[in-house]
Amino acid sequence: MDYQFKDIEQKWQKFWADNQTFKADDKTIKPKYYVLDMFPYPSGAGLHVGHPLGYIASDIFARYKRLKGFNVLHPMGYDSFGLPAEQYAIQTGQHPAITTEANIATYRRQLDQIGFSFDWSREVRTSSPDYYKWTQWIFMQLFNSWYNKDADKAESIDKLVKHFEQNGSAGINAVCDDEIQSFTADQWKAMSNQEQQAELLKYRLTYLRESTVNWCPALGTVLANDEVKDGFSERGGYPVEQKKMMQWSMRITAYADRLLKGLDTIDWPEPLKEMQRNWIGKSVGALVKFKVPNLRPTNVEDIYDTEPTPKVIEVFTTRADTIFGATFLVLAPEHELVAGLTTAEQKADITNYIAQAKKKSELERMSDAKTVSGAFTGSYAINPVDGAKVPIWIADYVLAGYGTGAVMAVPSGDQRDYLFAKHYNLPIIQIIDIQKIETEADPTKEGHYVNSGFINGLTYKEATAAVIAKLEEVGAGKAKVNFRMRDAIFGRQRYWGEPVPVYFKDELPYLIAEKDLPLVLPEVDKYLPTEDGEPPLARAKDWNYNGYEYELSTMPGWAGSSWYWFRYMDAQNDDAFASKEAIEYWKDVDLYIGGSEHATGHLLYSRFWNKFMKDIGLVAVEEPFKKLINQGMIQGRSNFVYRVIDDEGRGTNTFVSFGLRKEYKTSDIHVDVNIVENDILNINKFKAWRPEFADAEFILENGKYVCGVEVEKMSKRYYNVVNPDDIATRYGADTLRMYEMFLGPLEQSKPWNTNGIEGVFKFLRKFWRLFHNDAWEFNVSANEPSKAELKTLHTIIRKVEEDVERFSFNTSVSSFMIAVNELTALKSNNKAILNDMVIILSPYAPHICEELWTFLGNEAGTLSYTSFPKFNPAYLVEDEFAYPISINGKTKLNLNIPLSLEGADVEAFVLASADVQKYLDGKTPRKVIVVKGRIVNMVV
RNA sequence: GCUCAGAUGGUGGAACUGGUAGACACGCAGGACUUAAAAUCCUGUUCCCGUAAACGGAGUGCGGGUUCGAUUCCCGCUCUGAGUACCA
Repeated sequence: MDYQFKDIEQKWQKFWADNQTFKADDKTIKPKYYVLDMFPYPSGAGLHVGHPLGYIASDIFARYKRLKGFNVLHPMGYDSFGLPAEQYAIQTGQHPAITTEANIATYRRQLDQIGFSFDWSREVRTSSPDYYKWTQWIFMQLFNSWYNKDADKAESIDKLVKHFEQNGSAGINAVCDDEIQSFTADQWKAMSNQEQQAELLKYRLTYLRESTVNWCPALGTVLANDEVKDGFSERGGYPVEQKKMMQWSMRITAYADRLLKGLDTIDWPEPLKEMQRNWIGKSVGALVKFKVPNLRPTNVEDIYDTEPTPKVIEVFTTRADTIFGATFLVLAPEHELVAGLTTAEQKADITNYIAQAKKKSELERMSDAKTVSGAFTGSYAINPVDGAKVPIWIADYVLAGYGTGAVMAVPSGDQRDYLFAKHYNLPIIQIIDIQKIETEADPTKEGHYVNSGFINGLTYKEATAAVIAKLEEVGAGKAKVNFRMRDAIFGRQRYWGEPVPVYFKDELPYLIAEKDLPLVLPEVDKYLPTEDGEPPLARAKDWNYNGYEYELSTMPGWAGSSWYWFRYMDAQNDDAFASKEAIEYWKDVDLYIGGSEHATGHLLYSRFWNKFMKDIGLVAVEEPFKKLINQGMIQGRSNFVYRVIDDEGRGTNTFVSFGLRKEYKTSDIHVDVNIVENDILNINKFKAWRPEFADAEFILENGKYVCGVEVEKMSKRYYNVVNPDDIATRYGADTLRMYEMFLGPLEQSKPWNTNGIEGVFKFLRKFWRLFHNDAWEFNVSANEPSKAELKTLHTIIRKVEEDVERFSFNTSVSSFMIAVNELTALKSNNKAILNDMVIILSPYAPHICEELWTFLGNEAGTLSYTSFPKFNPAYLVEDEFAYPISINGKTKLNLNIPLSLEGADVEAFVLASADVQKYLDGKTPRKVIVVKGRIVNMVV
């Protein structure tokens, strides 16, 4: 029979499901290998052709590893809490669980049809109470922990309480809030329970505090920094504003240094690591205290007089060595000391400026970056190293959220300070001998210091050390490491997320009892905030904890995805998020494939939770994902038709082919890519596409209508969405799998283009034909394989091994084509050869291979766990090589030379050749380079 | 602006440590089979010169360099894509 992919694929998909072929074993002597895909959010649109790219690659790898004798864990699940289902619920009143369930069913159908070897018995859904019970449980562990800087790890909060009881707050070195109290053991014991709890909250790894958040009014919720792009929400593109709110946060900053260091231990793409490094934003520098003498006139009636004059302004700098060039200080307009620093004369200026800065949105402020603006407070500070009096300004180029919200401005070395100094006529002092500061700041670290007191003549390294030593000596500063990363906001004022397992008593949060988990999402009448602006959960009737009010916000999208790889290890466990044995056996993810868009969100939070869970002894290793590959984005490839515009500028019903469009006035119209093949428009389908095109006329070239092409995002509105279902129906899953790999390197982004898919389909048919005679009857021979057949086989064995190990799946597909072309040319139908070919190809095209595997007399279902053929280099040994002979680096001819000959003999052989002499034209080569088995080059 | 990745035929791409550039596939052209079409098969296909072959010349974004030899290494530049952006 000819290759009937439809029957074959349905048959084997059913077989795998019925027999649980890919169920991973938890008890085995085989080495483990964990292959993970980033699980999808099940959206209403279903999978498009870009989604499976990574899944296919990981599936090939998983199947390959099984053949190599590994016990492979290759699971799939759904990140099923999320905004779209909730937005849909708000519009339609339909419970998001119902929408989500339906979407998951679609995803499952689509995934099944591609023939993935997932172990579905381990499926997880983050929105299922069985799952989020453990997300809540992990939240509780974070709540019950604090970060001990001395031990450099998280520890139980009980241990901290014990310390407070015995020693008070002395000797505690914690990552905590700024405004912690100092107390003795007796003072601690004298505190009320409420006071103690309030104090402990400042240490917990998940904690409640008033913070400035990204508030998105349109979505009615708070967003994390990585969910905001250019002042708009990443999902939906709604404006985002800054707002102060009481919020749950995660003390991820405690792990900043470990998150940074850990990057050196994992095999991830360099750009991804770089993004995380930038996001963490470590900078090594110094805190410097500038004293402010009380210079303010006391006899002026001024509201600012009610503010005490601040004694000290603290700044953060990475260039302590430039302190002698600091000619003014700049504070963020929001800085808390501004009011106290402002003199009566400057009050109007300052109030004006602050009002102006407040009005500016985040976006305006960014686009305004080039404009210099600021205001003088009227006060002065004293430079701690030389006693110089420097003016204190405010300006919005200094951010309240970074460092101390204040900088010492060194205009000679910093371009922003330079522009500011020029604009307001402030002094600019050269501090390094080779510094060039006529037209712009020069941030050089080369040269020797001048105009710099006790560091004159020193180099950068010496000067930095000397300045910090001096600052420490006079108590005016110290070395300090600063991070750009902020603690992560961990709450959303939304319905469709994990409830936070917390209730409130006397305005303080307490965990619910562990036995009461999961805290199930209650029913509500509407999915909107209440009239007085409380989150949707406030609508739940009789929803309380023994009469106490629950936390009303839910967890953010990244909560459930920050630990899900552990759940796959032991997905059905009711007693733990995963058993000790399962965690000990599976440990971590060996290969993780997914998009780079999760660089500073999911991937960072996952590493954070993993480290925390390691600290408190829940998991075995420090990093969750040993090796990570980013698959490229599949972009859309849009097609266009060109409508002719008449003299009055109106669109006609005539369409001109791409090549002739310049001869007319035209407007281009997106046309559905599914009615275009190889850029040729199917005219009948076009007429049927939309009623207004039913009578369309065409100006053709060579009898065809050629469409224009452009690469854009894959999106419904460009009519360029290609659905895997259509491809699978038309060509089958095996062709889809191989074609997605054939498209190019996995990591590279590329437009989806079905132009080459026929070639892959033809290849599978050719492969099928190797096993059949001209009448399509199964026909293989049991003869001894020939030397040529063995050479083809072993070439492909080696090639596939090398390619899979380096994730170069596109080149293997080409190599399979070459192998099949060679075997076809050899008229080979050798059973032994074909049996091995089936195994090698099976990770890529599993259905066709399963079918042929049984044809060859093997037991159904054994293919997935058989052994990958062993490569034998003996079959590739040649006794001759066609040396390229080149003259001055240009190849002139090929010459067959025995490989037994060594350098000098090869040279003699070449020079003896009449063909070579013809090229030499009687001349004697000056030099002959022979690289054995590679090339001969003659210099004439 | 900064950081990173990339640029190879008409198209997707290959060339793994400096050693025959363009594998494999698409497309295109020609041919076979067919009443015809589809399917299938065969041949050709980097560009220039040429009816064709032989021969010759150019050629991996651009300009230089190292080398017997460079898509590969070094220096400078252009363009494209991604990330990030007053981070002191």
